[in-house]
Amino acid sequence: MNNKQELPWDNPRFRNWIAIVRAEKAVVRALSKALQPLGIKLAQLDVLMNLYRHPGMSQHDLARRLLVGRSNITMLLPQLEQQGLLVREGDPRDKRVMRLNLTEDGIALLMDALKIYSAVIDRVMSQSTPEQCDSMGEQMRRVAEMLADEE
Amino acid sequence: MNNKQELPWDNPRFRNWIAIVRAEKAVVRALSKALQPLGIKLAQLDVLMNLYRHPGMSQHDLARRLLVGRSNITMLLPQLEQQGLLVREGDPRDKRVMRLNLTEDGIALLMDALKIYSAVIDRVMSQSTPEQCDSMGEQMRRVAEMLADEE
DNA sequence: ACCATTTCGTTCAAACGTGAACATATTAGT
DNA sequence: ACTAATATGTTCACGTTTGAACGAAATGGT
Repeated sequence: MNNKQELPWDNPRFRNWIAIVRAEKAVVRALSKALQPLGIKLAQLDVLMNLYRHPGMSQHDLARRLLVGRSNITMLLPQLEQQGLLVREGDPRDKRVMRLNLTEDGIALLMDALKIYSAVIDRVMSQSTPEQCDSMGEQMRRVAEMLADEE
Repeated sequence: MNNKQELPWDNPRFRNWIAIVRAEKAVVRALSKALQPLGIKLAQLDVLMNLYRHPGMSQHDLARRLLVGRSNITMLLPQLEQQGLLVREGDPRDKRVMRLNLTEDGIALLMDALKIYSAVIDRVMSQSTPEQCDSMGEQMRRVAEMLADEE
């Protein structure tokens, strides 16, 4: 009886995916630790990053971009707002949506955090050539796009 | 005044890393959804996978391998044990450690789950050539190893 | 103009992971 | 042999994320 036929570990794609998950988890841990001195969490930094690149975003769009639930955003924002890192103001054209924008303090903290973030990434990716790294990024962008398309 | 000097988004490694995080999140969501019919969660499947490859593992080693806290394992195992997917028995040589082993049912469920898992991965990675995929896997293994070494 | 449907944000209970404190067992130093 | 230090697993309180149910606002069909 042979129940080991075609084990997933024989599948290169499977093995490589496992490696991605493990590395991602490890790097996230390293990032969290590195950001601790700034008193900001990764989830919060994700918000700041996206608001910096897309000012005036609604909470709904932010949730979609971060791949989290809308309620998560609702629970996340008050902390950041009370720290004076962003402002929430209702859209006059559509009274349901809240427009989000970073404050000066928010941008300043974001920049400090990104320096640390970027330094960690540079370090952990230092073993890869720019070409290898770009190829990986391209593949991952394709994957994300594929899954985003099918909702 | 130029506060945009050397924005992290100009750093290819940074941009590519963001892509990895986003793709990983999306794939994890797709996997969770695909595994729902089997009634097994990703965290539980991680346990089964590791026990299959390393029978007789202790809870401590399992936690280290999964990059989670020991308490997490303690809370995770009773569900799996009550479902008859694994057995926990004390090590006679060291009465502190619990040896973990899959049951027949556990292996059977694992195999079913891995078929689904592997199929999802095959699908999302279908746009990459085997060489690209392997290169990515290699890079990620190096990253994980680097971070594991420095504890 | 009106009603049904959809969208946006909020609330709440539940699930999940974490880290500190703890009990028990082992190991090391002397 | 004895004490101190370390290792394993458990418990508990806490913070985070989720999904369902909800109210308010906008949209669409008739």
